[in-house]
Amino acid sequence: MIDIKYLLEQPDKVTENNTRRGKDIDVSFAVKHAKDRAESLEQVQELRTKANELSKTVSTASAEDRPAIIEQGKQIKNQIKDWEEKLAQAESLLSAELFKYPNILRGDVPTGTNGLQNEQVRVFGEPTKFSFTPKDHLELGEKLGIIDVERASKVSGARFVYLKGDAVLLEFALIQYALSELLKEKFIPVIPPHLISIDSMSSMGYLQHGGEEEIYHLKNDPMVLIGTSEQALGPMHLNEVLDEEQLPLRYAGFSPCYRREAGSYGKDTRGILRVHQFDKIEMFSFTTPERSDEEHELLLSIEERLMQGLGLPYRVMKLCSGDTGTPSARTYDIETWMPSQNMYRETHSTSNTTDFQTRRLNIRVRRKGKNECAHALNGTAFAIGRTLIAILENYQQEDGSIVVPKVLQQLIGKEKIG
RNA sequence: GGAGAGGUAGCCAAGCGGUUUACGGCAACAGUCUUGAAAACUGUCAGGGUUAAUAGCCCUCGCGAGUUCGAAUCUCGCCCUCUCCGCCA
Repeated sequence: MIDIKYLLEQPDKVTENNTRRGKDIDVSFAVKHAKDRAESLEQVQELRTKANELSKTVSTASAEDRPAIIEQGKQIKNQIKDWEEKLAQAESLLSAELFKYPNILRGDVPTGTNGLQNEQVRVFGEPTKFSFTPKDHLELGEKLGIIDVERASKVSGARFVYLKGDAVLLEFALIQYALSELLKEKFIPVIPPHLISIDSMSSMGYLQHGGEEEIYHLKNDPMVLIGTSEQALGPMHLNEVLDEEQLPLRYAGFSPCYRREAGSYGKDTRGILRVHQFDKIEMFSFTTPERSDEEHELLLSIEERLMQGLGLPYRVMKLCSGDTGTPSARTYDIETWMPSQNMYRETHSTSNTTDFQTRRLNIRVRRKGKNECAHALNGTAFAIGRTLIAILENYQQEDGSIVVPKVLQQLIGKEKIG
């Protein structure tokens, strides 16, 4: 949620921001509701002052005066009730209106309407060249007996997978590799709950903006399955005031990610690029407002370091205004070369959500004058499934075997799979 | 799942319809004293809102409704924690 004060002070800036994101929102509604709210609030407060003063006189008043005072108190009470109703109404209208507002973009985010206008920041390596016709990850994985989607569809349905044998060893090696790098940067490893309350999910803003469809709900409990560990890491510090000295506070969350993938029928149906469940190591940071951009660059640099360590070719994209997600003020994606598709595909994403999530979560930084909202950032360390695809396809040999990236060789105890 | 106890500020803890602006203690911070430290003493010591304001005023005693002129205190609902029983890795 954006700052109401900012909206009232700079309505034009907010409109401009919405327009850049392709959202046509008339700010005058929110401004009006905000003003109504302020007026009702003032009335309620004044009446309460009166009521408080009056009720103090009751106990010392004489027996004759008392009934009149009590009668007067009753009247004020009714007036308060009326104004409180108006206040509640203005507040609910205002917050419903503000839910539509995306985060305020950082100044350096390029303007654009869709992914085609994303800005290429840099490229690492070159698309892998083969002296033979490369196979895709599914064909490779099935032949090696490490990816089984056929049986998974029998057991669970489409978009599920059994990872077996060396694929599992690869996953654990990737986790180990990522954690060892993240520990150097003072990340605290966390295994969060995979089920969180609907309230928590809502507080992270994932149930708004049509996000509801993407999430698995439970039938008998008011809980949902997380789509990323970020959803469980954010609410960890709900309603807390963080000391400035403990910032940046960095978590490395490891969890499965459950996604319904509604609306993506017929898209990326082959293999394990888009599945309902995959494991991921996610970076999540809380910082002071003035340090969040620096932190964002750090998260990106860690992602790149991890990929460079694996020797996979990738490019870094800065998403344009129209492609940046609602809670984000700036997002970088890392797209990794996928030989079977002859193109770069998203494997990592890192966002500075500034105070958009922390405002609703009420997570603040203790400051001398006034405490203010902390900033929150997230970034992918490894989405295991897609990283496996990239390794299998880029490191495949003509005979269908896979050379293991150097940094993982010792961790899985072999130089070659198959 | 069954039975009981309890949630008050960073922590402990009193209050159980109206001088409570939430007693008191610990911790923390600042100061006095001291060569320095400890001790002692003095002061500061929850958030949020409103505001030019660190002035006033309003709200918050787990959360939400209600009763009352007035609720931490009474009523109802919900959440959470602890103990015992059952089940269980």
